[in-house]
Parts: sequence; structure tokens; C-alpha cells
Amino acid sequence: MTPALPDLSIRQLDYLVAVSTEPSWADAAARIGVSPSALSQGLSELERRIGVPLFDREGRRRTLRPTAEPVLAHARQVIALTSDLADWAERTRTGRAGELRVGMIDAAAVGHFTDVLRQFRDDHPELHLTLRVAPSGELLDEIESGDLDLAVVVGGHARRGVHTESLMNEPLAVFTPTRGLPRDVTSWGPWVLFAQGSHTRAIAEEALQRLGAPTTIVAESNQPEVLRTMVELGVGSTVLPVVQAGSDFGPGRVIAERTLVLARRDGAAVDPAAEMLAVALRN
Amino acid sequence: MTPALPDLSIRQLDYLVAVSTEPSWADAAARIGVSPSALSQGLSELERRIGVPLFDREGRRRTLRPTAEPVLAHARQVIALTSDLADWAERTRTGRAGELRVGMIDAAAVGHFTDVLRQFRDDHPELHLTLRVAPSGELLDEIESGDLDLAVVVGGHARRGVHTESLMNEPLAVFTPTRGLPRDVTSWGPWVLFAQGSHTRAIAEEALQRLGAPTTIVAESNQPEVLRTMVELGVGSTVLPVVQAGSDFGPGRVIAERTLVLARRDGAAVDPAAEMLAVALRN
DNA sequence: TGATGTAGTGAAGCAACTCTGAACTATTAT
DNA sequence: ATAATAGTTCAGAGTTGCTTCACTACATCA
Repeated sequence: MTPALPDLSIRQLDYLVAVSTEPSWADAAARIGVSPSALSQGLSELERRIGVPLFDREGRRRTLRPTAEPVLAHARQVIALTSDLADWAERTRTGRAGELRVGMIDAAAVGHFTDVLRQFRDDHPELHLTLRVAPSGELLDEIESGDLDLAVVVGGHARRGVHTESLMNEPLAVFTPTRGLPRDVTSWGPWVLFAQGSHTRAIAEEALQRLGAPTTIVAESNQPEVLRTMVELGVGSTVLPVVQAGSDFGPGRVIAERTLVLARRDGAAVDPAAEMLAVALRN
Repeated sequence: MTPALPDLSIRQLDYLVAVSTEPSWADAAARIGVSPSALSQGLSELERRIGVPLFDREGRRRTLRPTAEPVLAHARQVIALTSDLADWAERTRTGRAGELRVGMIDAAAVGHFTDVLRQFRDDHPELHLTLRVAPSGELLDEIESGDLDLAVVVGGHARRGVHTESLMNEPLAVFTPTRGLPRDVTSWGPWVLFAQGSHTRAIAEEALQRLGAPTTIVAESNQPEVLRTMVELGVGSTVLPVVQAGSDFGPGRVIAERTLVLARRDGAAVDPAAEMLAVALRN
């Protein structure tokens, strides 16, 4: 069992240090910004709580007895520590320190928000920012488990415990090995798409069905790079966000759009740094 | 100007550490011996004062966020320091540590209280005890100025700001070079006495006058050793506390007594160690 | 599915604490 | 001596922090 500790407050320790520093108690009280009466009573209370005489009384005046040196040393140390903590808090509060773990799908990280990220890094050099690039599903898992503070993912997942907020709509377009796309929708394909389970894949498939195109899948990958290469090799056509298509293909034919959303844990404390990045992401 | 520090209390930091240690907040509250509600409110208050989010909310449950690690470290450190301080206080309170400056006249130090001092030293090995042997006047000066915590001196001085308490009465006797003392009081002397200014000297003189003896002084010293030697050399007779007469002379003729008193600064904080020694001195 | 138990939060009331302002006392300066 | 200064005490008001009780969310068990 831990022996009960005296419940000393920073304030009382501050009184003690002030009194040891300033020429008179009145000065000490003034410096702290409190009435002499409060100082006097506060120190009495401190003495009572520690349970060891700290002062000598000469007449009405009390003066720190040398024996109290250990207490004074303690006070100074705790105040220094608290001062450090206050600094830390201030820096954290203003986003100038701390840790921020961000997740983004690749299109966001290397496409839309590259500049935002670079700018944010420059603006907050003391902030330890880690960026994780992965598919939406994984990122949402990590948001949910608290491993990420913030993520930019594809919208429409609606997860329990995760709060989302739309950032932008992004067109998805069809890209083919041949220049141009057949007039006849039923002759489109076959397809090289994002892997099963991907939300963008679902959006693409659904759009194709809606248009009446066949949805024969001949290859899958979650890496846009891979998809592009397969298209170049003539394996099939693909549906990609336009930012990820590269310039080798034409403009592509927009058939759907997906929403990029900002995801945060529901009810998570508002991390100041996270909030600042969120603001930047919203433009 | 010092930036205002958050007024954190040991208690709140204790809450934080408990919560980080125990499996549930209820357990933490139980360990500290406080209601879960108090714990909850206390931590909210701590979070508010630091001004940085410390917890994540999952539903109704709050869990320490990793970002708060510096705060936790701070809490642990301050608690450790306070624990040390509490130990120190406990030791000081029970007289097992600290400093004690004692003054005694020589008769007390090497006569009446030698055993008490030795015993006290043995009983309190961790106590830094310093003993100063000097005439009453000097000791009282030092009591008054705070350089001594406690002194055993000759009573009757009645100094402003010094509190005294009788310890014992001690007989003063006449010792002569010749064996025996003349019947005729008027033929006593001449005298070898304590130096002018000594209270014991005053008592002796006054007693001699009261008896009708002549008070011719032929030599003075504050050292009993010196007085004894002079008596042995036949310079004159002396008046000494019997404990200081040595065994070379006869029993001596008691003509007065002096009081040994315990002197402490008036209104000085009751130093526990000083109090314990005082008790020992009173027997 | 609902009953029950557990964990934590919130509101009301109360006791303890801590501040201010005023009156007071001792000490120092004029 | 008188005034000024430093520090204390006291009374009262405001704040803090705790307990109790009611309540919600979640989990478990039947």
C-alpha cells in the first residue's frame, strides 16, 4: 500500500520559492499576483501538510529555516518540471509538437494532397508526422483501432465509430489500350480493375453495369501502376481515377466518381495537430 | 515574467498514474480510496488545466491516448519526488534526520548531561547533532540569533526572545587550598572566581556578601580547570559547582546554588529533534 | 431477446479549501 | 513619539473536490 502522499499543489510550492527569492513576503505575493494574506495562509497550509516546521518566527515575522532546504529544493524541482510540461502543452496545443499519424490512399498521398502534405511539414517542423499509404479498408481499420489519427479514404464505407467528412469528388474514367473507346458499350472490356473488396472497384463495376457494359474481369491489382501497365500491354481496359491514369493514355471517358473523405475516430479527442491538418486538407 | 503554471495537484497526478496502472478506472478509484465519480471528475479537471486532450472517448469509456505519454511521465516523476519528500518529512518528524545544534555550558556538557548526550546520539544516529560548549552569555546570544536550537545555561538571565525552563539546581561550594574552612567567615578568601560577567560569578559573590565574607578577588578565569589549579597553588579559594571541583579537594562548603535552564528561542518552531532532546534532558 | 451486472458520467449537496478585504500587531524609519 | 512597513489574523465569499444517487452504455447470460 502506498503511504498517503501530502496533497501539495503547485501553487503552494510556488509560494515557497517566491518567498525564498524575493526580499519580502509582500514582494513575493505581488510577484505571484496574490494578496499577502493569501501567501501567508497558503504557506501555513503547506507547512501543515508537510508536517514539518518550515519557518522560524521572530516576533510576527516568519523566516524560512535552513532545515527546510530539502523542501525548497523539492519545490524548485517540481516547478521546473511543471514548467516544462506547460511548455509541452503549449506546443502541443498550437500543433508545434507532438505526433500525428496520417493515413491516405495512394491517389490522395501522391495525387491530390502532395502539396498540402509538404506544406504542412514545412509549417510544423517539430511535429512528428508519419504517413501511411494503404487501401481505404486498412486505413479505416487503423482509424478505428486508434493507430491512426486521421485518414483520407474513399467514402461510402460508413463504419461504426468512425466519423467521416467529404473532402472532394474525384472522377473515375475508363482507359483503354486502343485510343478511343468503342461507341458500342457492350463491346467494352475485358477489364483490369482494382482488387475485389476495394470500394473504388465496387463503384466502377456498378457504373459499368449501369451503362450496360459487360464486366468480365481478367486481372486485378490494387496498384494503379500495375493496372496501367496491363492496359499498355493490351490485357484489357481499366477504370481509374484520372489523377492516377498518367499521361500515356488519352483523357479517358468519365463514367463515375468517387468521394474522398476525411476519416477520424468518432469521439476521439480533438488533436490540435490533426485539426490543423484537417483544415489544410479542406483547403 | 513567469508564464502562469497550471495549478496541478499531487492528487490529480496520482489519479492519472493510477488509471494508467490499474485495469479499470473503478479499480484505480478503489486503490486510491475515492469514488469512481471523483476520479472521473478529477481527471477531467486535470485535462482541462493542462489544456491538451489526454483521453480518447470510445463511447462512454475514456482511455489514455498515447500522445499523453509526456504527461504521464511527468506525473510519475513528480509523485516519486513527493514520495521522497514525504519520507524526509517522516524522518524529520520522528527526529531520525535533520540537524540539531545544541549549546551547553561546560558543567552541563561534561558533568550532568554527558550520558544523556551520548544516549541521544546513539538513539538518533542519522541526526546531525553539533554541540557547542561556551559560557551562558554566548550561548544565549546564539539562541537569540538562531544559531542554536537549544542550550543548557545558567538561569536567571531572563532574555527577551528566549524561553527558559528549569532543569535542575546545582550546589555551589567553597573550595580552599587548606583542608577545611575557617570558622570565622571574615577570614575567608582571597578569591579565585569565574570572570566578571559570568552569572555564576555573580551568584557566588552575592552569596559571600550575604555570609559576610570579604570578596577580595585575586584572579579570574572562566575555566574551572584553571580555577582548580590556582587553588592548588594556594593563590586563593574558589566557589565552584561541586561537579567541577574534582576529587582533590574535600567535599566543599555549599554556600549557594545555581539553576541550570533549558533555553530555546521564543516562538521558534518546535523542532521535533530539539523537543526529543529536551525531553531527554528533563529525564 | 430481454434481464442483469459492470463501467463510467453527470447533477446536487456538502464540506473543505483558498481567496480577498479589513482590522490588528510588531518592527523600522523619520 | 509618530508614521510607515511587513506580516498576521479573522470573517466572509467564492471555488474546489468529494460523495451519493441517478443514469447511460455496454457486455453477458439465459
